Amino acid sequence: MGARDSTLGFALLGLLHQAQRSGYDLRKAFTATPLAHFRDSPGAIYPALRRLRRQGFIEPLTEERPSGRRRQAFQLTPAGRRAFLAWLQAAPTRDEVVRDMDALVMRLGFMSQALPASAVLSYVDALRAEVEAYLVELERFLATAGGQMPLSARLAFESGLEGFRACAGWATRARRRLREEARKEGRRE
Amino acid sequence: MGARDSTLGFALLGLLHQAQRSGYDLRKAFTATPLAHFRDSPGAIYPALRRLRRQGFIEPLTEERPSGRRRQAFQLTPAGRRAFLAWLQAAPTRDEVVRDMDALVMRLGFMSQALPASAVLSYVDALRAEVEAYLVELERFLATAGGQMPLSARLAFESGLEGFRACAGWATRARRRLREEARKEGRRE
DNA sequence: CCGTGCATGTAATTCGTTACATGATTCC
DNA sequence: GGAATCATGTAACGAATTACATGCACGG
Repeated sequence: MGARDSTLGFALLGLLHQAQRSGYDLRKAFTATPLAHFRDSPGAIYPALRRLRRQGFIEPLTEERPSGRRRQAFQLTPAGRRAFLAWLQAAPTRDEVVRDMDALVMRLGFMSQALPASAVLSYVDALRAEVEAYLVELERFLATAGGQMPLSARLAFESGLEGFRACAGWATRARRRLREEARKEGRRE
Repeated sequence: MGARDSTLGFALLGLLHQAQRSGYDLRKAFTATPLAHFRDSPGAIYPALRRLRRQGFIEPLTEERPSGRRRQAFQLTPAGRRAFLAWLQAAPTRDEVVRDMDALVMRLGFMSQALPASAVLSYVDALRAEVEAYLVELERFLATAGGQMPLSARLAFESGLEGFRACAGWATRARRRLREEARKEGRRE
């Protein structure tokens, strides 16, 4: 349990890792950032919070608010922090590269708030390796089957290819920046 | 009704538009092509086929198979063909660009099998326009909020940016090829 | 006659979406 | 006192996933 949480669940853990927040705060956070394409619907967030609470990953923060307005804030429990860290540290798999790249990118997004640059670096590296391996497979497919594909199908396929190529290029550049950052961090300690 | 079909439903319509197929055939089609990242699970496909049938978009093809093996093939009804074409011809929206690019690409993939290159061209053009508009928004966000973002968050954001940039570049190249193809088609008639 | 592949499905569970419901509070 | 916004939820529904269930047929 915990490993099979929904992406939304981990996104909530990530945000609550930064600071205690209420359901309403979390909704606003999703609306404000263009990155995570979650709906800010209460019908998703409140049930997800209840699930996390049932799993023992978050706990309500009994707040005394002298001035009226009802508000239920949550914070991570130690178990929640552990689950979040385990999720962050999991190596990206081929399967995730193929059908859940968004979640991989989101994971990266939360990473420096909890792990050192060296860990981020190895994550990006692993991601790049998986992407490049998949690229090889895609290119092989195009070489064998590309000839018979109708034009728009080939274009669609190529758009996917280009996306993964861009990802590989980005990862290479990101790696350089992270290596530098990791060096700085190393010196600081 | 029909507009709110799941992506899987349209994928099935697209495959059945090419030829009559059974559920098993459709599953194999998903396993064989790396593009569409659908699971080939029977638990998704058979219920989806039933839904399409209930909507009147497909109909079973009573096949007399002299040699034993049970097999239920389906073909599109006129209503199904209409729904498929309507889906293909819908202009890509901002919302789809943000949170359902995969479906947009899949739509393109099916396009030449049913529409002339000129229609594909205007679709790709509309897609490019939406993507570029969204890029502007993303760049503005990075310019204002990028400074305070932790490193990995900025990297994650940039990976998204690069993906959309790659898409815009791809669309520009695709457009050239489609224009040429449309000219050829125009001459042929 | 036994395993592999063909071929179709169901059940339990989980999750997200839309739409609706509710009420308090702050600002004008 | 009325509108906007804070703030939390529920209900109905659609859809996907995993895992299970079933049975035939063909090759060796």
